[in-house]
Amino acid sequence: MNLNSDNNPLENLIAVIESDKLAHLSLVQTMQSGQHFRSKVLDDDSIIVVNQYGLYRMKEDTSGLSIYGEHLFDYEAYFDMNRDYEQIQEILSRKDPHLEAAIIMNKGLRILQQDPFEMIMTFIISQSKQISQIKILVERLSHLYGDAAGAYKEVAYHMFPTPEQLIGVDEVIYKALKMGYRSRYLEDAVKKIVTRTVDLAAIKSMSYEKAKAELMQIKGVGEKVADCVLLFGYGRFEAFPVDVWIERIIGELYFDKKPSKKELNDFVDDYFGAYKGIAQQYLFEYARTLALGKNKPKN
DNA sequence: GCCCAGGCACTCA
DNA sequence: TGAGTGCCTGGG
Repeated sequence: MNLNSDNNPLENLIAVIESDKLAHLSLVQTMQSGQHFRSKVLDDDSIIVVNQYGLYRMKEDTSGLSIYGEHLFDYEAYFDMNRDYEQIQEILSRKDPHLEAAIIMNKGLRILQQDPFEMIMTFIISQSKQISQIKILVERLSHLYGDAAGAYKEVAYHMFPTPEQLIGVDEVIYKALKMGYRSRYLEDAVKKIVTRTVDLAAIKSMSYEKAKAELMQIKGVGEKVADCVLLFGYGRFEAFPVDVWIERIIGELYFDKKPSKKELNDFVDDYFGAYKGIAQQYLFEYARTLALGKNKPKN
């Protein structure tokens, strides 16, 4: 492996997204939201990203967003650039001042289109974990079982492993890797996906309800994880992942009391409509920034 | 030492 | 349908 930065592919400019296209695309806002765990900010503010296509270095400045790497990849698909975020933001902003403020603060936040298998494993791992810990565990799994993706500044990076690469990994091994009680879930996920008990390709053409039920056949995949997979792995904006934070925020902003599960779901369907998924991300980041929902409701 | 973290499975009413 | 509890592990 060539660690000489002069010849390093991550010094090789492969694409520039012009600044006039960046009104609704911020690399930092997108990469640092909780949909993505495989990027690293360097001292010069460029960001190393490992995604389903390979290893890249990206940097945003006044001239635009520059992408460095060995091969060009479909960054338009990855950054969801064919969706009209401006229109979505306009529609959602009109709903209420909270949502409007949330959007102003996160104007460049987009939903990345990532690999479904990676999303399944990552969000199983994420249960009761903080982002920093999720990153460490995902990194560990990739280093041990994924293909080498390259190196930069003497740090090696690896692709997220494929289901086939994880076939022999059982619960005992996952436990040794500190995956805790999620270990049997991870083993079950790989088994069901390799045997097509859960068909990841077929999910693309299923209805939202059917796709969700398909994913929830995997042990350890409940409503929240399934919705994250559908949103970040399949671009399904009907998915609205409800975690403890979102539950508290929605309760705080739109209800006087803690809503029941049904009340919350009915409200979300009705209020955010077809853009539930992205609305969830705006609200989540908004609440995280303002530390809303920090106090647990007393019911 | 204790509590909690961006859930889920399981049990019980 | 909802409330309660255990589960691995690491950090504050």
